[in-house]
Parts: sequence; C-alpha cells; structure tokens
Amino acid sequence: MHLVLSRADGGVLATPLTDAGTADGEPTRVGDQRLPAFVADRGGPDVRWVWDDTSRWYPPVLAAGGRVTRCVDLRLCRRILRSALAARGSALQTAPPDAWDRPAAEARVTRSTQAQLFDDALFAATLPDDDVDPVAELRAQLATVAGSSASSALRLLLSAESAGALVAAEMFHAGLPWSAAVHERLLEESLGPRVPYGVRPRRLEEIATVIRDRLDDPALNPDSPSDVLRALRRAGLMVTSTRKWELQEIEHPVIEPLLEYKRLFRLLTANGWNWLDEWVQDGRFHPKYLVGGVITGRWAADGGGAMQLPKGIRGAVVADDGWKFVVADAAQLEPRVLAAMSGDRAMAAAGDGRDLYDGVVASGAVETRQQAKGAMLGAMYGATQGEGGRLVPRLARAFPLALGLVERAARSGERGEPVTTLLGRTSPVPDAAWFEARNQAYSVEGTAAMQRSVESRARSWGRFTRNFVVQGTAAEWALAWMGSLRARLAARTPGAVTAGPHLVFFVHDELVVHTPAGLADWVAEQVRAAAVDAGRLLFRDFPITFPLSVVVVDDYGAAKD
DNA sequence: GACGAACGCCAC
DNA sequence: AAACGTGGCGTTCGTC
Repeated sequence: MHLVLSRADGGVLATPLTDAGTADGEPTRVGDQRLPAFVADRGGPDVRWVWDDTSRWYPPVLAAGGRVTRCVDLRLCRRILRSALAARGSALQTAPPDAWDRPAAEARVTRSTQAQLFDDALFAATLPDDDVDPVAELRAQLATVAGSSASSALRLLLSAESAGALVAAEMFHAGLPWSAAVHERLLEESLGPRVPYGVRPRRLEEIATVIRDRLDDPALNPDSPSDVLRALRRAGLMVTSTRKWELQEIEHPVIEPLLEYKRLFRLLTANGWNWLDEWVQDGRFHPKYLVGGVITGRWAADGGGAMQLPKGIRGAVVADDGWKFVVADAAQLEPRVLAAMSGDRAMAAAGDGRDLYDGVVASGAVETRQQAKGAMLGAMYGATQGEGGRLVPRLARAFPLALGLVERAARSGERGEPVTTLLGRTSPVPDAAWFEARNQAYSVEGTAAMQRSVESRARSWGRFTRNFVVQGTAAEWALAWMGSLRARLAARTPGAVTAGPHLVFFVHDELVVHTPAGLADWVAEQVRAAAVDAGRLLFRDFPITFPLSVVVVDDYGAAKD
C-alpha cells in the first residue's frame, strides 16, 4: 500500500492508497512531534511512503532512530517521467511546468548533527502547508507509467531512484567516519605546522624559494599560473600552460619542485585545515548526495567535494573502534553494462570470470591490457585520435553488437535526437539555437565555415549521447546494487540505521559499508550477492557477471586498487 | 566588493 | 598524453 504524506491545515496528513493509487481508508492526521515515530512504526515492508522530497521528510525519522523500507520520491520520479521517451505525449509531459518541476526546497541545515536534525523536526511545526497535492501527483505518475510503452522498466527505474534517495538520506545521516587526528598528522607531515588561512605553510614557502631561485625570479608568485608561465618562458622553456602533464614532459631543475609545489598547494586548498574545520564534525563527514544530480542519472554531491576524495587522504577515513569498512568496487562496470545491454555475448564472455580487459586481449582484438582499456574507453567516450581512437575499429570487429550500440547512440545525438538508458532515462535534446544553427548552415546562406562549426557541435553532442547510454545504465546498475544491499542489511539488523552495518560512502561504482567487525565477512557476502541481484534485475538471464573487488579494512586508504 | 571566466586538478 | 564522457571546486584575474 501507499501512505502519502503531505502538509495541510498546519499539520501532517497521511493518506492511505492502494498500490493502484485508489483510496484505501481515511487519512490520518499526525502532529509534527509524533511524525517520526508514526513513520518509523508503520515503516513495514508492505508500506511505500510517498512524499515530495525524501531529504525533507526522512531526516527527522532517521534522527529519531527510525527507518523506512520503501518510498516514492515524487520530485525525483517526476523529473524522470517529464522527459522519458517511453511516456512521450502523455498528459504529464504535455502539461506546462508546475511546482513539481521546481527543484526541491533548499534544506534548512546542510550539515546537521543529530541534535540539529531533531530540532529541525520540531521546527517543522511552523512550516506552511504544501501548495502541491502529492496524492494527485502520485496518481498522475502511476497513470503515466501504466500508459507508457515501457511500464515495467520505468517502474523499476522509479523504484530504484527512490531507493537511492533513501540511501542518500541515510548516508547523510550516518556520515563518513573521519579521523581529524589522522588528517591533521597527514597535513602537518606534508605542509608543516598549521598556519592561519591565507598564510603559506612552511613547506610550501621553502619550495617557493627553490622555485624562485631556479627560475632566477625573486618576485615570482607560484600560486599564479600566469606568473609561473611567464617565468618559465623567460627561462626558455617552450610551454603553453602550467598543466602538470605538460610540465612532466620537460627537463629543467625547476620542474620537480614546481610539481611538488602544485601537489601540496592542491592538498592545502582542497582538503587542508580549512576543509577539515568546515566539513568534519564529531568525527563524521556528512556529504549531501544529489540523487540523479548528473544528467545521466549518476549522483552528484553538494559541498566538500565528496565524490572527488583524493586517494591520498582516504587514510583519514577510519572505522570506529570495533568496526570495519567493507570497501567494494565493481570491476570494469561500464564495459560490462555495455556488453549486457547490447546483448554482446562475445564481450560478456571476455569478462566472464576474469578482468574484462584481459579477456579482450585473449580474444585477440588487441595485444595488451592497456590497449584494451584505452580502446574500450575510447569507444565509450567517442575517441577519434590517439591510441584509443586508433584501436576502436579493431574492437568493433571483435564486438560488433556492443560497439554498434554506442555508434547508434552517437548518430542519434548528432541528429539531435534523444537516447535512452536501459530502464528509460532519456537524454535531453540540444537547445533551439543548436537546431537553428544547423538549419542556417545548410540553407542557401550557409558557408563552409558554418557547416564545419555545426558538424563539430553535432559530433560533440554525439559523444555526449554515446556516453549517456552507457554511463546512465551503469548508474542504474549501481542504484540496483545499493538498493539490494540496503534491503539485505536492513533485514539483518532492523532498527536505527547506525546500530548495524550501514552504507557510508558511494562513488559511481564503489561503495563503503561501516560495520561491526564481527559482521564484516557477512557484509562482504551481501555486497557480492547484491551485485548478482542488480545484474538479474537489469539483464535477467543474460549471461553477464559483475565481479567486485571487496576488501575489509580499518581505514579507507588501505583499500587501494 | 561581487561576479564570472579561465585555469587547473581531483574523482569516476 | 592531448585526444575522448560526466561532474565539483578552489584559485587568480579581469570587469563592473
């Protein structure tokens, strides 16, 4: 059954509906103080909570030690249905934009302690009534899915997206265990003693002196790329930028200290003392995940650079005493997803029971693993140059179904047509100016230069759609993986999320579970079983495997791949 | 002083 | 390795 939450007449209304969306009893009025307990008490597996925005309704439940099994996040689902090709022409798509298309209201607290979240739940009593009707919206969405040309896929996608919203809220609530002491030691060893913001740390100051000396430029500011570029050119070095890869090609005494300076400067500015002060509270880093925040359906994170945690600082992610991390990484996820979605059995076989790139080498398509990887990424990104681009045709001969799928996606994009993921997430189409420029270029007043420019833009959009189908379907696999794992963990340890093994980190094809040490091996099994679940959910009986690397560690830094 | 572009590096 | 996809984010620097 559905239980739809809305804010009306100064309180909360819980409206029961059947799975089909028809009335199923009288609505219940709930006071704000009682809401977390109300939701937690009725959070059984038979109930699907329906709300406008998980990040608005779920945190107070979590703060009160509760959790729910399933939900419908109407705003996330609306976003998918709005553009889904399978629901083209539906009433939901032809209606003008309304409040449901607006982004979710900004959370009042972005970095909350338990106490703040609890205060927040109480504060909610003063919130105004909703100006939207979630019952009507749920019914509209159910009708849209039922009337679509791919109901079961869309139903699965919406369910996975909503499960993702629960995971995101739970990870935000739990936070990533973070040792400020380890982090500070690391900073001090690299940079020297802590200095106030705006002051150059001792180690950076020392290296700056060496750089100035070796470039014979006492006034050089190493923080300024244009300053550094000028100095390098004055020293006779033929560089066009100060990028790391370009400097690495050069032989000169200043290069080594310059690269070291850039490395440490990055550490200081991206994950230095400032970052630590701002983002780590009470031994936890609480990144705010944005489900479907990337156009392809991947997640994004808001604040703290959560999805770009440098490898070099992951050692500061330390499990609690008596707890461990289970770190799991899906090996070659995107090529495997491509093999399965295209029905390419040869490519699936290349990855069966081994590293997929090794399998590609074994197939004879290319000579080395590095070539296999370069060519595969080139095929998925649309490379035309370099070794990757050169080897793509060889891959195409060995795996015509897989390569054909991405080629077709690219051609569709070049024509300005939308493409879809396996479950039906649909790419945007280029804006009106793109089509206008194309028409102009091929009209009587079109010039050769205009046509070159238009073709270049078309190829660029084609690379986007080419990648969209693979990256987006991989994101769907990851949602299914996490959703299944979440359910498995919850079944074993009901009650507060943080009382038992729980997800604390996720980046596209990798996840981290914080678990009591005694359950670590069990969790590792569940992580693997969830990957099997995800493969079946998306690709049924197609013979594809999704091997994981799984390690049990005390700190995230020890989980190097 | 606010803002945005350019630059550059991090992640997958 | 630039080339070749999706992002976040901090710095400098020019403009208003």
